[in-house]
Amino acid sequence: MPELPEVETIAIDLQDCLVDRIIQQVKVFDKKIVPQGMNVFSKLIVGKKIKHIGRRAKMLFFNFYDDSYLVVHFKMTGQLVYSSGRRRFSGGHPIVNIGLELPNKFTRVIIFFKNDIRLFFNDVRRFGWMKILSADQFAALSARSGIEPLGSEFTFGNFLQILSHKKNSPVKQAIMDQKFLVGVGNIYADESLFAAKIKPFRQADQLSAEEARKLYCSIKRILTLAIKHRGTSFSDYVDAMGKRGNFLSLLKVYGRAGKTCKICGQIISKIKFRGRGTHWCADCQQ
DNA sequence: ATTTATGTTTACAG
DNA sequence: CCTGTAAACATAAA
Repeated sequence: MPELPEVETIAIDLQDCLVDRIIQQVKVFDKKIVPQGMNVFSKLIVGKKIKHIGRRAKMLFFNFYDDSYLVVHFKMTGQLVYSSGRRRFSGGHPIVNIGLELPNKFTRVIIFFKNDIRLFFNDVRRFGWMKILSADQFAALSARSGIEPLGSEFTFGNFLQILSHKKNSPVKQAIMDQKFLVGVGNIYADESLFAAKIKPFRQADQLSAEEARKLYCSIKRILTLAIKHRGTSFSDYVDAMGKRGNFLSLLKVYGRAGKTCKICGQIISKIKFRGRGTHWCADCQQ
């Protein structure tokens, strides 16, 4: 679930709380999450002062004043919980029943700040990771990633180029390929294709110009709307400020197999396609 | 080069 | 008990 809108949301929230704060201490409970090793990681992170928190692709990054970076990838089940006294909020994967008990069995890393402010990285399946990168390493990582769909680089011309690069793939695979376009995962791929009224299985280079244009606009519109609603992962969580993101209720096809299409009443279809659940309306999508 | 399946890992539903 | 499924991505093989 942590796709672009979810990572963007937690980046915005953390930026408000943690900018100009200094990391006092770090505890790593699971070495797998920190591939650089606990000692190196700890040495590189402790004492760093946060200049800016942002997102690149589906990765969250903390840019420190010395220009190094903490980069966090949530993968499938990663979650960050900010905790300051009684105030808590989370981002990334929603883990129900964790409630107020922290740390818990899924807590892999804790980052400590002054005034009892802590950041818990929880991850059920342990695919996520945290790394400290130099400015150069971060730039290289960014260069290896595709175009940001909400950035100025994402022009219609560039989108057509992506479709032609991926010409023998189904269009769903084309828009999910992180080497070309970042941030779109399984949920927002299905939702964008529904919004554009295009079947996920269509060959990428077989879309008409009009269809490509519709898909291009739909991707941007859906992601922007999801950010506005603070992503899909937050339905179970209300933070201390009462903010409660809930894009879940706006999903039109994802997770709605067997239910009726909100547009035409047809039953929403679902099959496993290229290893992942794919949802669509057989009437609305051509 | 692109495209596809597989491995990573754990919890949960049925 | 078992089987299938889940939000991501690197990697290998075709």
